[in-house]
Amino acid sequence: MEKAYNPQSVEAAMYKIWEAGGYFSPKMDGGKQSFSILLPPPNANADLHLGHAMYVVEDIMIRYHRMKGDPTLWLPGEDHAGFETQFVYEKYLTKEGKSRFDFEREALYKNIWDFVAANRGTMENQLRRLGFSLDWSRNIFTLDPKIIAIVYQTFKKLFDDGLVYRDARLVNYCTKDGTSFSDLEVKHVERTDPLYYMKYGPFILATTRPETKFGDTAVAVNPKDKRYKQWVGKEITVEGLLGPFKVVVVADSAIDPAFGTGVAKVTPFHDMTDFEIAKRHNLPAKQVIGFDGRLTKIAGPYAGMKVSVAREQIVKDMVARGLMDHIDNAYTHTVATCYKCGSVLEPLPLSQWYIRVKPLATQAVKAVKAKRITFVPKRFEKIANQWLTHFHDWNISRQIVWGIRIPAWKCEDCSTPEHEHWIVTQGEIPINCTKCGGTRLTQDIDTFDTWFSSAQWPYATLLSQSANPKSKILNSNQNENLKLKIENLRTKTTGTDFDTYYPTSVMETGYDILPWWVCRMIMLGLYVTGDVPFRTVYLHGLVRDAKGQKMSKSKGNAINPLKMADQYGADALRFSLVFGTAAGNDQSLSEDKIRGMRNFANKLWNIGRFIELNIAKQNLDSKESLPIHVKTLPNPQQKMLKSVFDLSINVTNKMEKYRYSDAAKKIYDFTWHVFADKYIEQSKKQLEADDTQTLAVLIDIYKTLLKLLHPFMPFVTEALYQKIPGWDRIPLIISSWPA
RNA sequence: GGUCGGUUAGCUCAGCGGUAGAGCGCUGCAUUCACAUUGCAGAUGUCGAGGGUUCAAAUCCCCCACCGACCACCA
Repeated sequence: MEKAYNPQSVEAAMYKIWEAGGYFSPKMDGGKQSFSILLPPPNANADLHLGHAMYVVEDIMIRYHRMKGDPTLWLPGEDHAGFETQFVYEKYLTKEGKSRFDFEREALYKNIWDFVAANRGTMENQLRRLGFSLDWSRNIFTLDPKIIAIVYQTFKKLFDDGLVYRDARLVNYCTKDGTSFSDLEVKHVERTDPLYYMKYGPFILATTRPETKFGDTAVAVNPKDKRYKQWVGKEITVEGLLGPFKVVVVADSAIDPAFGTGVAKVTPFHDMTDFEIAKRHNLPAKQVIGFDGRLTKIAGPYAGMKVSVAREQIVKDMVARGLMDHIDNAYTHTVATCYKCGSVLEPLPLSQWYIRVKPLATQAVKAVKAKRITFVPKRFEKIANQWLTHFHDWNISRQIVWGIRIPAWKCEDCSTPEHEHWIVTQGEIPINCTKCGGTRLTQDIDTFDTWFSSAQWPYATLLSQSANPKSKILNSNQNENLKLKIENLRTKTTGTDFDTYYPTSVMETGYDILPWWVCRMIMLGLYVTGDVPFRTVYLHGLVRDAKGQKMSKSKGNAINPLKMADQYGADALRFSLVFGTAAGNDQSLSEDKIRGMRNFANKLWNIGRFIELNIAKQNLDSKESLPIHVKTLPNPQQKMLKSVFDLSINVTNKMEKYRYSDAAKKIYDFTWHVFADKYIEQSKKQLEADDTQTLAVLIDIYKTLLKLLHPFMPFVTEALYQKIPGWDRIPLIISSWPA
């Protein structure tokens, strides 16, 4: 053995042994409860970052259960990451001097497909590099036809059950990225902007958006506001830049009398509140801002101007015309921006598909309250409940091509502007309209929000492994009032992953995607299968730099997990991520810490080397195991064996309670400061006298420690285990857990 | 405006009802002995402030302060 542990020389070889041996695939054992985790599918197109390295927690759970002999499945997947990936691709196009509008839909889709395909393998190999014992034989892509088929079925079922509807309302639209978003993708940022007090007929009113004035169709005051009582219901004439126009005054409780002058202009198509007011009072609406972010024809001479430019010009002109009363330049408010590109989002009127969340969320809340799902740490149960009770209806339409196209067709024959007739299928192209029999059907050009398919990941992936996924989905009529009974749902089909592994045991991911992903999986999982998608939710925190700052490429403080693995070994990186960190809490990671854990791996290595040297010294067969004669063992050795046993029990308890930091610390401390520093030192005398029993005990303890440590540091422990005398050719990865 | 975290050794953090812990750093000593990616010895904290519950509180409750995160249709 080399004097110092060199991870580079063993890690790749160990992974090859595991993968070639098929140890990542579950070993069935009828008597045992299965254990399963789905890897939160990383973006197929992107490199792994430290956030992904946190999935080491999953590998720890998986390796632990595998060693315990449970049928253990860790299922890998890759995410097409719809908008995220299209965004990256468009950036690439921009560099090439092109834009997405230079391509037909099919060509663009194919280009992105190839773009992603070119990068896919990278991510897989990075997961291997970190030692993740994923069952690659089951690896699945979110755009796999089998997944798409299930996503379609779910959509159809939701539609048939009245839980999906199409509605024209204001959406959060990014005019730069050219798509709408759900409420979750909206990032509210605080800003200081001018608040314009403009003259408005008999009133003065405050607005931040004078450029939308051309779309005003009313003026609103609070019904309790005495100052304006006499105006309610009356029509007023307002002087505008395009000449005088008339609007009505309405009373609506959405208006805060204390804000500005207590009078607000109502612009139904460009403000969420105004849209609601307009609905309540049956007001007309006019679109002043187009989907390109420029003013429409309605704006007369300002048409074609970008919003920001138009605002500046309009303010100038209003001031010149004496239409502006005064301007407050220090008004602080929050603005809705695009989480991705940072542009201000425009509320714009658009027809989209929505999921009626309430009935689904109600079931989810019930399941959580009934403890059918446990949260680690506990506090996230409350947060999940808050989300589930506050979700708005979910806009799942995206105006992009990279994703699963929505299987809905509009009948051009019987649709009217007021009432569109849509035909939803499970993917097959309809021939006739279900209502009028017409044949002029056009498919919706939008794709699903990535999260709509991600939300189905647990049952979609597991059903994909079975012969006939269709049979597993509830029929709509089986599902009245969403009162689901698990017993009725599962048609037992032996040998399918769904039957064996659903519900999965643990969902482990970052707490930052609790609402986006975890909550939605619970809702759709319950809806489609009648059972929760997982029994336990374990959430980890963000990894920050040594000073607690968020890591980012631009700041230059990002630690590259692969680089760290190359430099110090994947084991050292893995151990660093769990050592001294609590579930759900953000952590700081420094290279110093990783170095410290590398030193521990080296310590472990050198204990092995010490044993090897003593085997050689005593001229023993390094293949044969050394029996221990417990009864004749001196007291200190008996005691030591007992304390190792206690350690195993202790560590097992911690593992069962998801206390990985505690477990890691216990083994670390025992191995280094009890076993190496004290016990081995004390044994040296007997070893000098070639006492074989002493050596046998040493080896026995060492073996146990390697086992306990294996889930955390799989590479070095496996390499060492295979060097120990008496190695029975069963690799450590599938050897039995010591307690 | 709402919700949730955090505040413990120089730094980064565990612990969360029973005499203050780890990693890194620091100080001194050792060293051809498995390991300098080492060993031995050591220093360092009224566990953010105040109040309460308890035989006992860093740990539970209340209140305050300061950081941080997330949410939210104040035009």
